[in-house]
Amino acid sequence: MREDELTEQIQPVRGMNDVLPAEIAAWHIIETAAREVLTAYGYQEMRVPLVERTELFQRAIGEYTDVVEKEMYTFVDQGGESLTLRPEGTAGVMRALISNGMLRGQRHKLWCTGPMFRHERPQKGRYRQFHQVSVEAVGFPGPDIDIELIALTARLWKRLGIERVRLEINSLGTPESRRAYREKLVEYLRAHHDELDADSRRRLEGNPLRVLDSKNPDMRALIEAAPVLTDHLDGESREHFQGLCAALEALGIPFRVNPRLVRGLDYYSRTVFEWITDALGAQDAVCSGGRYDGLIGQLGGESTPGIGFAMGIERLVALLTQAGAPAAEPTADVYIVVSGERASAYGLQLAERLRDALPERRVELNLGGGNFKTQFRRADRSGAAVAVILGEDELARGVAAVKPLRHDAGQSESPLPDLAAAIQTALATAVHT
RNA sequence: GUGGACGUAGCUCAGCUGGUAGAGUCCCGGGUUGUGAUCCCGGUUGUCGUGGGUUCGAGUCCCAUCGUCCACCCCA
Repeated sequence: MREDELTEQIQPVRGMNDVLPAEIAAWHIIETAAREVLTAYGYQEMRVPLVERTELFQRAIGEYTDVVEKEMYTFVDQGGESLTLRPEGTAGVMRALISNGMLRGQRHKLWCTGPMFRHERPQKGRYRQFHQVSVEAVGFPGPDIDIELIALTARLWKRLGIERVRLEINSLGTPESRRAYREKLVEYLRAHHDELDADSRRRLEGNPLRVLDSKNPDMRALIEAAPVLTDHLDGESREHFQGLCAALEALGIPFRVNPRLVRGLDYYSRTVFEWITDALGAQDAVCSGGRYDGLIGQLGGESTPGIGFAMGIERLVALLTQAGAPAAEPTADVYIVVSGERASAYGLQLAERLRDALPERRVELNLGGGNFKTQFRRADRSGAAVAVILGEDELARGVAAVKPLRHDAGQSESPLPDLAAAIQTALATAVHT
């Protein structure tokens, strides 16, 4: 290392962000709303490790997906094992259900939140460390559970006041019917190989279904004439999907069937859905998921149907902030201004006594000295509605002054034993004005 | 991994065809020797991202490098 590198300012890791106090209000709103809505639907929170064996993700997500091929934070630990920082939540939760013997014909409605890691180039709404709320339901063959999950998300948006999202759904069918469709599609695309752009030719080899996703306008006619997945569903999947569509209509949840909606992870089957927005630039998926009936069996557990989705907290925060930034929460209800050595020392006791008497109020004591002007400025910045003033003069007389900061009512004095009650009164009137 | 734009005070930014670094905000002090937010006055803050080159002289031009943002790819 060069010497001047030592003095260079330390930098965060690319794509890993700090959430500052000024931004935390939006996170709290989202986390609280999600927890309450999920609880209201009977979902239980669980927590799983951030790190799992690399093999788990390879098997769950699929060897030939972008996530596994080039986006995982993988390292070898001191025991020589290959471990990976989780790039998504479902695999770890499914592993936990298997490890803890929770399957045996049982049903679970679960959710989990925390950071995920993917080594991609950061851009708007996409970070290397990002946060998801991930929701899973296992043991339910559906489609009623599919509908419940979508209704739950719709309720959450309503609760958060998020309006710029719309729902797209599709069915991928069973792995068998998808394989059959895939062959037809490849056949069609090969027949038109000359008309494909470079991107699509590459996708044709890796994941042909993604050719349908091309944004190139020159490809549109070709894509529209291609065989449609929905027309090739097996009977049961078709019925499942029709049940889903009918129920969404009955619930009044608007949706669009997007036959080209193909999820990036291999484990999906039948229902897939995505809430997308036009408000966040290129990263438009706010919440997405689908059914993964084969996954648990594939991981070595007792074959159990499953469905789940993940929502990106950073993207929801961005939507919420765009709709009108939630203000930073004030830090205090009461700010105690002290002057003089004796009053400053006594202030510590007074603050503790007030915290005993008013446990639901935030009581902030001026620390680090400062003249009255400075202290009142701090009181104002703290957001406190009331200042308590304790100077040598008040202390000598056994009183403290109570001054409302948010309206023009004059300040009054209160004997120290009655101070808590006087503060409550002042705070109560502050609310009314 | 590929492409484009941008890095000047803690923060937001100005700085013309190269000629000695600016504003607002924040913070501190004063006006108000014990009363905030408003107003007035004063003050501090810079390796101009980093390294090299051209030049009498570079924040400005050139090259490299690091970083950020946006987009592609992919996805939450």
